[in-house]
Amino acid sequence: MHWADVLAEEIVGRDPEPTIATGISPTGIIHVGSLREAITGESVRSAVAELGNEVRLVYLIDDMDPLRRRYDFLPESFEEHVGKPICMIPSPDGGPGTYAEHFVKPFLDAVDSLNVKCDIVWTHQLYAEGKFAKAVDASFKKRDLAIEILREVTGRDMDDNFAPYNPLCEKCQRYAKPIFETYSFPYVEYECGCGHRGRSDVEKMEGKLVWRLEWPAKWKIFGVDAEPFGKDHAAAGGSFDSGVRLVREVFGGEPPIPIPYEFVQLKGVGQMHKSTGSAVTGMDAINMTPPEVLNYMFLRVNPQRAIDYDSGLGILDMVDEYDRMERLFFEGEWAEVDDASVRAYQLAQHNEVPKAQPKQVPYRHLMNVVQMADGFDDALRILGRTEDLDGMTQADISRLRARMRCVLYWLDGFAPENVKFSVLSEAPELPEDDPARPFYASFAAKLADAPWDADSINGALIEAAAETGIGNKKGYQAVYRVVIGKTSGPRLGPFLADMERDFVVDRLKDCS
RNA sequence: GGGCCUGUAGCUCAGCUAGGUGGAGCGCCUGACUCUUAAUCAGGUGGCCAAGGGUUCGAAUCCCUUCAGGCCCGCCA
Repeated sequence: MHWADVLAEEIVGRDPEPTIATGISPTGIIHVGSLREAITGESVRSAVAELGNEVRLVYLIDDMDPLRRRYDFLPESFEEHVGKPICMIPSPDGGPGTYAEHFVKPFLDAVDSLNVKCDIVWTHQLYAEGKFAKAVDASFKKRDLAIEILREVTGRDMDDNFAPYNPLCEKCQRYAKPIFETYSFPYVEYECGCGHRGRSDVEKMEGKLVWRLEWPAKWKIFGVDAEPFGKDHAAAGGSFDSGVRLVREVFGGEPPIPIPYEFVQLKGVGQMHKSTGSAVTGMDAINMTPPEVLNYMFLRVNPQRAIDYDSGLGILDMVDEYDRMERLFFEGEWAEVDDASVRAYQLAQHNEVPKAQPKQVPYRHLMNVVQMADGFDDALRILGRTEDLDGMTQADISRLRARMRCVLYWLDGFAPENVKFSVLSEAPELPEDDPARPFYASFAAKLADAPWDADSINGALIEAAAETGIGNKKGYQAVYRVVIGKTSGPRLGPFLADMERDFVVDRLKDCS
């Protein structure tokens, strides 16, 4: 059984109408680990839904988190914003949105393109609506207990002045220290490092629980039954451990079923990306991996297994594997060893598998066609020469379009050189006495009236190579040389068949 | 120092919960297709299941130890 189904049963056993939560802290540039979290949550959601249960996936955006420091990618002017909540800082690109909106945007786009079905909740709104008020109240009233729990769980020396809640200074917009004696629900006075003294209302967006308490407070607020999180939180004495006790003893709730997941390692197997100059980023992974395949990649292995994202040729294998599972699924028969992977295929579309098998174009073929074509329509035209494209649905076309975009992005920044080529717009200049000239002439003549298919083209080449004594190997190389300027390339017969006959014949004649 | 996870074919991974002659894909090799490297098909090669010990009639699977790798243990989310 697939792990998502195992979890789904466990979750439903606990609550027939469960809530699954997950979240992100958009303080910086998105990474694929965050995506794994979203996809893991979504897969469990859809597995629960398939059992026939009502289920909700809540996606929390922690935009009340303060900007911890000025990261390297931020302008120096952002020094002044350090310490402020990221929902109150302007976007670094000068746009209209906030800092948090700026960094979460690509992520929400990705979540959207991956078709994750979740309720997006901005943490600052929860504060603004007073949703945290009870938890803040409990934190103040049971502060000693909270400190004791943190002391026991983390083994740290806890300051008796530990503040579970930090008011937001109305003057400088940074988090300040509360003055405990002044607390009287819903108000607490504070003294800020900037010298300002004021009063904040815990029912408004005027302060924030610290992470270790905010997390369990959310479990209580939403009645969270299960939550995926990175294994950093899962360490002994980590925030999950302390959260378990805090939610029970301070907030009077129950912790969720934990779904710890391993991190994703990005290995730039191919060349480094031009624009970033460094290894693969999360956005790169999203841009070069078809969304359904990215889903599949996370779902095919257990969450606790680390994933090495292979941005080289491995990505082609991953797409091929996905397509193979798709075929198996529609054939309705597969080996036991593929059980989990076929199920992962279904979950990768959130259990909304198309009724009929989508049109598949082999990804490696697509890779070649994209390099020959000038845009999507042209690529379709080329594909149409060798593939039967009749009966393509709207969904088929948009999938093809998305995949081509991914291939292009991959070719542009990550593909190994030996799979890249471009068709030369003009014939290269060859020496007068180039030994291949007679071969080009012979091959051109044969192609002029041969049937235009891969086999015939190839046959013509063999004949021409034999007649002119150049030999097969050199014959092939000679053709690659004048078409793409390399000595190797895609399988030649099918490759030339994808092109216009006149173009090929003219090119060969030009070189003869 | 403490914790969690991982270690099965060259590579990516199933199989372990409920022990019963080790699997898949890719790669590789061979063959077919008048033919090739990168879209086809068929067949084949391939592993002391990290190491050692224990339990058992029987262990990849359960227990213990060791080794290797990854990650985490900051009022940081």
